Amino acid sequence: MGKNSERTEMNGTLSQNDQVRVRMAPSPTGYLHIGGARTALFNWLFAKHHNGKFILRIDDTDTARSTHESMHEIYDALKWLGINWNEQYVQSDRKSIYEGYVEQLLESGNAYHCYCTPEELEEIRAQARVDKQTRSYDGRHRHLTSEDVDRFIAEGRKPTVRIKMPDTPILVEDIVLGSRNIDPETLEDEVIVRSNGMPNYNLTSIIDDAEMQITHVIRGTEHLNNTPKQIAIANALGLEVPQFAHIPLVLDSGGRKMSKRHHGDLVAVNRYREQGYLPEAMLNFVVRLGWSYDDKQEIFSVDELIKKFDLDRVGKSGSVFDIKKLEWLNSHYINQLDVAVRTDAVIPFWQEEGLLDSVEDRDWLESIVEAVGERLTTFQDIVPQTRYFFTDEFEYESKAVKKWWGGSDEKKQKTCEILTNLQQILEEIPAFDIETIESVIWKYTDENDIKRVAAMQALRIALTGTSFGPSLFDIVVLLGKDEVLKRIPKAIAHL
RNA sequence: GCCGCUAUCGUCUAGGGGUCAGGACGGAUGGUUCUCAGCCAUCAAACCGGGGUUCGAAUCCCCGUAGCGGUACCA
Repeated sequence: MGKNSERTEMNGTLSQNDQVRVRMAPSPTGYLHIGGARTALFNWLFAKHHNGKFILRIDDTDTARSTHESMHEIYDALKWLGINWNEQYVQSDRKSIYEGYVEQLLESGNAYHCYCTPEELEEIRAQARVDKQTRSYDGRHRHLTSEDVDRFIAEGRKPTVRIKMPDTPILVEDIVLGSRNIDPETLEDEVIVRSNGMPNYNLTSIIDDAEMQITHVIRGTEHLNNTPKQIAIANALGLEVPQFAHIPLVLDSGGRKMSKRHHGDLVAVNRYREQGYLPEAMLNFVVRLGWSYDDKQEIFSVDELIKKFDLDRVGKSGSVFDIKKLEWLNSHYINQLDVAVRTDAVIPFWQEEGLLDSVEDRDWLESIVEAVGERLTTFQDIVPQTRYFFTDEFEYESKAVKKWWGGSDEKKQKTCEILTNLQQILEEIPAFDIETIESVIWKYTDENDIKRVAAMQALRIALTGTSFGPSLFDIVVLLGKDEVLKRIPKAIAHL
């Protein structure tokens, strides 16, 4: 009802026995980025929701920029996210298929060879701009005489193939954006085959969509302008046109499209994996960029998403990538994990940092993770949070020192006294467990009229170098008596 | 320049002729506490502008404005 009636109607044209087939068609020119992950997710969820198929198609017609390596990076990233595919194609394997269609287009007169050089084209573009024209290429090689052709060939020019754009309006129906007629005057004869013989995106994409019986093309709005061109090609070929759904862009905090080019690592899905983000968090975060369910739910499991996701609740405007929200979701999902799983996840980060080489003392490690509790935003956070458990080679944070150890000589004196007393108390303690330590320390502070926080923070800095972290009693026990009795004098000496 | 798309708190969004315009992230304040985080409570914060239509407009219609996307022998 209301706002989305148009869409649901169009969605309703899908008949019961038509199986949904969607695809994600990345070009392997780098890692999978956030926008790509969202496109993949929307497609995948749509397929799952409608019990259809999700197809991965590698659009590598740009041979100069495509790499095998990045193809595998994309596979890895999708697998990590848990987005699996039913079928897989690589366009470079399908060149002969496209050639057949090009032949057909040429024969039917819907396409023609264009011998313009890049320099000429450049000129045409510049001129069109000063003339305030919509189109730049004017179809000048639509009707070449054989003498013209011979001359160009003699000059050594290699032709491209261009599609003849129709002179009637093209109806573009979009499930998200609605329908509109595109004025043919705004369309120009696109290059569909390069002069090196490689077919172009607009050609291969729509051919494969038809060949693979794609029912819905769900992709970013940066492709909106390509849609009428692709429809024109499909029409010329008599191919069936899929339904389109253009989803809004993922933007940076300045409101610009997120891209590898401008944002580098920040948009790489793999980077988030490396930093200790959970795929569940990533999925949950990314799905809410442009899609919402109602006014109350923020946390969605994958199963819920499959159940609830549909195109009718996809918005039309771009969404800003807000890392704070991702962090919130990530800590939420980390906290759902039990200690053993969290420990497994965190061990590689300790190892990578050189803090840990063997995991013999598994119980101790789990106790550390337990003590850290809900303080992890990412698994990587384990390192700054727990470094001091593994080494006494840490700095005493200057800010903490200033605040809790003493900006003045007098305060230093006091801190020194407290630490000396604590050292003695802990040395003589009957049992080294949380309860005993707590009671002994509280007894000391209360009887000597020392603020608990002052004594605790002094000790905390002595043992960890920082003023924040897990319960100090946990830390003391986990460090062990020997280590604690070694670190206090060291701190006193530093004072 | 040209073509196109979009417009609700800082951000993600709900709502879509009558609502105190709701929620979440982030922010602020207070409480709990040995610190931090967490948790609890409280608070600030939005309908791009101008005209219509209407008893009534964030919502419908015009007109602006702004932002973004595309403008390749990239995808």
